Amino acid sequence: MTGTCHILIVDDELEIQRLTKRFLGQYDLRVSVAGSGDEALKALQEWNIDLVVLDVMLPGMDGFETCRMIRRTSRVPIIMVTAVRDDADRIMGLELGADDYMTKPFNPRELVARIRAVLRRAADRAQGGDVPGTRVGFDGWSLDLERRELRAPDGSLVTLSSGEFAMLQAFIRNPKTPLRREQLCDMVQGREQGAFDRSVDVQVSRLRRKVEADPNRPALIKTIRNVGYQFCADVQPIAESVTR
Amino acid sequence: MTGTCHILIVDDELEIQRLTKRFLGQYDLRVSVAGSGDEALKALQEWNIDLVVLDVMLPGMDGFETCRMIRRTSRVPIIMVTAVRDDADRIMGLELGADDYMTKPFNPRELVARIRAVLRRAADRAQGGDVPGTRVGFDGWSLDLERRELRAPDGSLVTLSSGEFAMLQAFIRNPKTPLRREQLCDMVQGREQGAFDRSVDVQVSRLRRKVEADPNRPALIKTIRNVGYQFCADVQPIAESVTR
DNA sequence: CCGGCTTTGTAACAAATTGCTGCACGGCGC
DNA sequence: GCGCCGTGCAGCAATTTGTTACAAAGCCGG
Repeated sequence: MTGTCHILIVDDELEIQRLTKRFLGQYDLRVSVAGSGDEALKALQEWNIDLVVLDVMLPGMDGFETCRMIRRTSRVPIIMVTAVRDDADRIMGLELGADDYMTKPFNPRELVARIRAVLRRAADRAQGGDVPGTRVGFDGWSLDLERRELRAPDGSLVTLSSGEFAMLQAFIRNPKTPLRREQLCDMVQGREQGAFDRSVDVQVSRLRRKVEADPNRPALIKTIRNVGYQFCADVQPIAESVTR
Repeated sequence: MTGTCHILIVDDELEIQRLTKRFLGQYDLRVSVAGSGDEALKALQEWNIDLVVLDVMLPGMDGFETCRMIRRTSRVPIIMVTAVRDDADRIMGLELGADDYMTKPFNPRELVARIRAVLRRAADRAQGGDVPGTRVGFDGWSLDLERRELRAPDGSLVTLSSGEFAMLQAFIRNPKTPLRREQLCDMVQGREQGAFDRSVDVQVSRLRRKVEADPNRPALIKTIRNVGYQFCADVQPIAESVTR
């Protein structure tokens, strides 16, 4: 994984939320919180979460149910937290899909250690999981997500900086969808957008310069006023060429 | 992963050996014991171990060192055990390659749960070959891991220094994955990366000079800003020539 | 032990990337 | 038209990375 990871804490106790947020922040981890299962699911859609710390005891949908729901759409690593020691066996025994668990009360440093461990393991196997096809096409262009290479319709190679590639990747993962600036900032740089932060606009501008036929009249990356940007092309997966 | 798995307990306390053996036996797990790091390495060569439970406190070579030694030759899952709570951070923080850890005293049932969890995860990713063939190819190049010889697409021999070889090996073991500088530093030199340590960058530069067609426009080893580097080629094992 | 060779870490400088700021432009409500 | 707000983007500065030079450390044959 990259530098700072984005952790989602799901717990309805405000005190826990506050403490965890503060503590994890010290360890170069970015933290968002959700107070219920529903909020958690929403946050997962919205943000680019690297790991979920999920309390079992929750109002409404409980932790087990939430875990199951998350697993329907995502493989994000999950650490479950329970106050009841006997839940431990259940968590690991039942095939909930959790990656680890802890019992309350826990040492915050241990939480950090486990988060790191689970993230590392997730990174290890993060080979096939992310995108089924490794290459995609849009409007004549083709992008190889593994080789990080972009080819223009005429077949020429267009070099992208890391930031430009990340931004294009964000768009390609969410085509035909308006993406808010905060979301783009999160997906591209994994950080929160500051108060007068215009860096997303600038990056979009730089990307447009490379992929738009006429950067003054954007056809691929449209601006949505008061919202953000939207990638307008169809994105199709491309079958691997038969190089083997 | 069904059937009985073979667990190796590494601990010098006879009492622990006895208890663990008895308890795990009840759960359809086969148990062997080793009293020291040396014995553990020997047992791993001799038997087909599915998982190692490794105590940190050992006579002679301690658990950390033992873990590193094991990882030189094997990816067998390892759960570390420590009596000192503060070791926890070290175990997971330092990239030792352990898969999980527990603090003494622990509930035997929890040990079973963790063993199962780790085995399940190991099974998940058991697609990449356990035994890496001794020769691999990428993008026309071929690398003989035993002889430590690299051949260019035209068949000519390219000499690599040991550092360059180690770095290439690290990349080949993790293709198409962004590797952080700290990880590379650990894998190549087995040490932590200091504050203003640029040695990884320099080594990458030197390696590029030898394997990239155009070192100014890297196609194999791409830079990922604020993260590290990524090896972008397909890596295939090469069948041994039929001398056997 | 010496002298020449290679390897490797560190420092220094060059190049690339990126965030930020200021200003221009264009749409919108009035 | 006028002011206001949001966006585009050039220019600059800060950060990150690439490369080279050099020195220390290791290696080897004598």
